[in-house]
Amino acid sequence: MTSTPKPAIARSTYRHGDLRRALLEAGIELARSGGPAAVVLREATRRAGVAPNAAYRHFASRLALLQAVRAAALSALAVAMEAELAALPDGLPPAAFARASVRAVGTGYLRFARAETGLFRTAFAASGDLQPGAPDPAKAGQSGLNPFELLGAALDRLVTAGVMPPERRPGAEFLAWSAVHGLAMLVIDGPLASVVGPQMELVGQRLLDMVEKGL
Amino acid sequence: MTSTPKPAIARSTYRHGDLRRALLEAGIELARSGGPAAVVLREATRRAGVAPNAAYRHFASRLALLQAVRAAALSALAVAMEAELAALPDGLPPAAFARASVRAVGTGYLRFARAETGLFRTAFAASGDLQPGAPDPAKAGQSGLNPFELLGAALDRLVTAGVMPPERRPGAEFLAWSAVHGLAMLVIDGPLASVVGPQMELVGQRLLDMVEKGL
DNA sequence: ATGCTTTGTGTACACCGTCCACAAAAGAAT
DNA sequence: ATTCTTTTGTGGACGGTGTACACAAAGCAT
Repeated sequence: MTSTPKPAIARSTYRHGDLRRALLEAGIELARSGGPAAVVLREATRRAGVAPNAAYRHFASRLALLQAVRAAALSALAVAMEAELAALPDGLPPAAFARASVRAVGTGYLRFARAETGLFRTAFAASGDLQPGAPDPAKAGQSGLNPFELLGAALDRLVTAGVMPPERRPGAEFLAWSAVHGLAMLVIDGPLASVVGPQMELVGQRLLDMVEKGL
Repeated sequence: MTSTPKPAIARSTYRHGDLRRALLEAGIELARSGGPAAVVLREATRRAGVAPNAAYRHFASRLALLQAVRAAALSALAVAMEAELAALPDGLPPAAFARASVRAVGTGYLRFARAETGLFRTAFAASGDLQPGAPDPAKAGQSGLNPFELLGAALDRLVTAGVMPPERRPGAEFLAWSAVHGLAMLVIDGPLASVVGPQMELVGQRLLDMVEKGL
């Protein structure tokens, strides 16, 4: 797997010009095809055509780069969820629309996990922050909402549409998220890969049924 | 964090005597306090008081050691679940007992995840096998069942007690497992650590409510 | 032109997994 | 008992990693 030397067009200027972005993009590429462990400082600098230590002018450590990649992965996930939401048919009655929104969010999550396994694994590799602190646009999609917030918005719609009693709303995102996240993890690099993998779409929908009914 | 040199009582004999076990136990200890990434071949040999390469007489690679540690972690998880099952009150009516069994399995899972975070993370670190192939006693608890099988047995009880219609049974473990596993992952090293962590027990029970209702 | 600040380079260190050749011990065969 | 064979541990080496430190090159402000 050491096949792509990626000479990274030799630069003539001493300054790179946009090293930070170059490193980040190399990192994203590495994460995409190898998960969090594959985002390696030296390889990123190699791809950027720069000495290993140059990275330290832009990221305090490998971990800092990883975090930046994580933010990008989260953002990509948000975009995938938004795409699923945007594909919803127009003119649904509020209750049906609310329910469909929650499903769309979950479906987007699961599809992203399968389509972009490396990025997904990276997004949720240890030492996480997402909910707390500033909303941080680096983690958000086009709507400016991060995945967690997108789910929250969908659940809010459930309440305003009268589908979910308001007293159940607080904390509901933890439950829904857990279910979907768990399936994604187990299928992605867990024990269920071979068992559920092929029928992912079906099991996913059944899981969402469970969430909808049990929430 | 290079604090515990662990001189590992100098051995007088040339042969170690039980290196494989020693390495495995060192590996488990490392995993317990540091997750999968912390199980490092050289450190394990150091703790066993042996040269790094000695490990290769017992494990083909670091990954092989990791897999053995994983099996042990899975087994420990199974034991935790069995303990929760054993604590169930006696003489419950079948339906209630079946329901309580499923809850006990889930609760054991969640408690283990919180109490033995490192082992839990290790148990479910990439490249997984569990369901397929031979039952493999290395991954089982005292009952001889691995975590997945324990859940399956509990769900079976749900069916025989008439609580769950038989046609819903196939694949139900995937749904239940996903929910519980997702919560565990998100709380352990995911974004929900600080938010849900403190109220884990409560959120966990609520999650199990959802599963029970939605299954 | 001068100096200051930023950014990239070079060298070096410790640590890792793993390969190879070798040594020591234990067991089997004589 | 002696020899042979197999197992198990040792020593040294290689390439990989993250990162610290000193230095050089370029840009910018004075």
